[in-house]
Amino acid sequence: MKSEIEVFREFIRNKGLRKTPEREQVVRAVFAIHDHFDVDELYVLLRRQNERISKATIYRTIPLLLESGLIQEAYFEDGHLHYEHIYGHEHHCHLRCLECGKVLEFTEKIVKEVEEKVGERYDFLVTGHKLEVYGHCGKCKVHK
Amino acid sequence: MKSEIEVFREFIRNKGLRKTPEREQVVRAVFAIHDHFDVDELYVLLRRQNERISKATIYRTIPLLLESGLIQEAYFEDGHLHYEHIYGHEHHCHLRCLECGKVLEFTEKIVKEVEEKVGERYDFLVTGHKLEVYGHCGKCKVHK
DNA sequence: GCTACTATCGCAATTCGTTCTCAATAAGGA
DNA sequence: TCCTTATTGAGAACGAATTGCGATAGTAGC
Repeated sequence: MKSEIEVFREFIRNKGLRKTPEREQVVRAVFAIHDHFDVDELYVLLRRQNERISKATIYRTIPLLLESGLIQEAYFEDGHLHYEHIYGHEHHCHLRCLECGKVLEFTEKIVKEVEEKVGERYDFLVTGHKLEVYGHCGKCKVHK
Repeated sequence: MKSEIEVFREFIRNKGLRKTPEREQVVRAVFAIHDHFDVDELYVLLRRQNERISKATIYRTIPLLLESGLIQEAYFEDGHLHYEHIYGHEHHCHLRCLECGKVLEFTEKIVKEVEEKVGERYDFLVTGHKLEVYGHCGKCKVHK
């Protein structure tokens, strides 16, 4: 299996874009975080590593990572989007606690069937889905 | 079944808040739009009806509508959140075309089962879910 | 119904995430 | 190595959402 940086380089080349150290730094940071992340977290992480990268560059790189299939939008919260890297990971859904904000991941293959059924029903070529189940986690539901 | 405005008044009363014409105008506008909407659409709609209401008031009313269960966030797009009224409507999921942006609604009861399974597995008191399936609609997939 | 208290309003200013502008830089083909 | 031009950093600009504040108006108590 190709590494994420190889996938990214191939994507960049195929699009006729340029291979730059800044873009690759972002890719590495994205795959160094094994959790959901946002632009600011990437920025802080890169700055801590003494990389001299601007936020504008990170914002400009995000769409490339999305298009290349390395990351996806996870959810919108606190006024901005949160992402997660997906390359090399099994597809999963999110389970969110509405009280403490905790987000767990789970996998459920039935959803794949829903995709197929719905795609057929509405004549869609389905490429994916995003499922978020929410409620109150074990700890939080006690206080109710 | 209570009307949405009755549900809202009850909610307002129970919270010890005040019943104001501005808030009720927003509730009426929200249920006059039978589609997804955003704050600006509400504002334009109300202005067209010669209601003198400020955007700040709409923004301040949205959390009340969310908390009372009359509306929910539908999705984040074009730099801002889109909502939909849910009171009196069967729960549904969204099917989005990644090319033309069209959003269809569909219902699928299997998802209810996923909720239950996952809730049990992770000790969550599940209250709902949000499922978005995406891909290319009939019209758009032709050109590929 | 009148009064007093204060929640809510409109407006403007502010905050904050994201995009844009533009001059300087550097990638990569000739 | 040179040349073209994509990409960068820094800060200005933009737009959504929030907040501060003086004015307004619900509503509880008399």
